[in-house]
Amino acid sequence: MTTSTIAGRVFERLLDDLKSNQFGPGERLKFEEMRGRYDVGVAPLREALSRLAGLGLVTQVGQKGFRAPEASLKDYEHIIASRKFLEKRALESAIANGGDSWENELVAMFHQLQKATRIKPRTEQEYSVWERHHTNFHRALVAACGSAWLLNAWRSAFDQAERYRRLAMKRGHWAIDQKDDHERLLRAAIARDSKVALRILDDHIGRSAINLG
Amino acid sequence: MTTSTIAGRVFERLLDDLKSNQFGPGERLKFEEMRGRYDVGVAPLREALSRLAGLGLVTQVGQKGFRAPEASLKDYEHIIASRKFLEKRALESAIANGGDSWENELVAMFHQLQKATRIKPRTEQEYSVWERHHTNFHRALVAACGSAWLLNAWRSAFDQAERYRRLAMKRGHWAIDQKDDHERLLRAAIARDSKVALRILDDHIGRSAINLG
DNA sequence: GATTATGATAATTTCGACATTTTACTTGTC
DNA sequence: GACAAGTAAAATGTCGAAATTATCATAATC
Repeated sequence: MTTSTIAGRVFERLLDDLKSNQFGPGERLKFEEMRGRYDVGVAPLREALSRLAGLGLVTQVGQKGFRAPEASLKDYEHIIASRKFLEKRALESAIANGGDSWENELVAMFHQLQKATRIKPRTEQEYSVWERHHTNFHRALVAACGSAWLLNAWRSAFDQAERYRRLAMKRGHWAIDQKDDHERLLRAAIARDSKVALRILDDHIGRSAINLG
Repeated sequence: MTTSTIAGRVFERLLDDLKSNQFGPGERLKFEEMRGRYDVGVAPLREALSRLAGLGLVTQVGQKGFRAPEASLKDYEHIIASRKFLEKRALESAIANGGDSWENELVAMFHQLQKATRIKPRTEQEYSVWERHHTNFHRALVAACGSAWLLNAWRSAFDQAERYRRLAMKRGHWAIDQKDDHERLLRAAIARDSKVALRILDDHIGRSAINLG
């Protein structure tokens, strides 16, 4: 889904690069470098960075430019807790409200995730592909929650968590689909077993927090 | 607290104008109009709007510019529910973690809010002042929750809710400090009575939802 | 009469250059 | 030697115009 504006495209690329930690925590994002890297002018760059600043994925200080956000264990714990909190609530609603199309999308996304999981990703790019499927599956889970605002907030927490997860991965921690969590989540969701689904999700998200410790 | 960049200043002004519904739901935000209104060039305008888009306070469609977000009763209910959900969680943490400086800030903000509440605001501008104090009090309540991410998410929900609240106000609904909610919240918070505080907050937020019905 | 081309107008988006501020370095002083 | 002041270089932020794209009224076709 390529956007029609340059600013939109560079936004997407920046989002990817931030989530995959192409820029270290706190690193300054200089315009001349970025201009070369993405081959765009300053105007769309600043727009993309401003939008990311609104999302909390870069920080901006007046007259001092943009930076990749700092990273700390405390911050990570808070983000994990928030994601857990939001995703559980959204999942509960989705299980209550979801219809046939929700189920269909869910099994489709699970299928793609499973295909991607079979081959252990080796390069950063391969891992990006896996993360996309992983995100798609979790989004499909909560998509039917009915609240656009909740979905946005969840997505924000999920993106920030992904950044930390991949920081951990760079240090050798692998956390790909432990204990068949995703398959169990799928089954419980389709069976409309809210209690079981929430418990699995809680463990699933909680476990990812340990990997950075 | 005036920001050093033009983009930052126009961001703040736009935020105020959006919250006070200077632009109707779905209204297109044309650049020539905005340029005149705020007396700035397009570059800082676009940056401010992009940042607001990241926050979800304006919508952007490629090549079709920016718009004030649509408004619907359903959306409002979801935002109210989210705000309740987030603010209760944050308040619970704040009551558990807050120290002396939290209490001090809280009583100070309550004092200012009370002063502002004594005079029933008449103009839109006077109401903006009241809203600022109101926001400050609620922020002081949750400030000590310990999680920067949670605070951001809460602030986002609160701002969106304010927009709807003031939309209701324009239609003649007054919802200023009913039943001494704020004083009772203050007392319960200082007394570290989490259970009572959460119940008051739940009612307090819930009541504002009715005003648009 | 309804629907589809067509062109003029208006709007958004982008670029390149300029102004302003920060940063880093050098020099001078205690 | 440490610290402060001043200066050059680099980076951010801003403007005005150009390029691209959408919008809307008008004319043409089925």
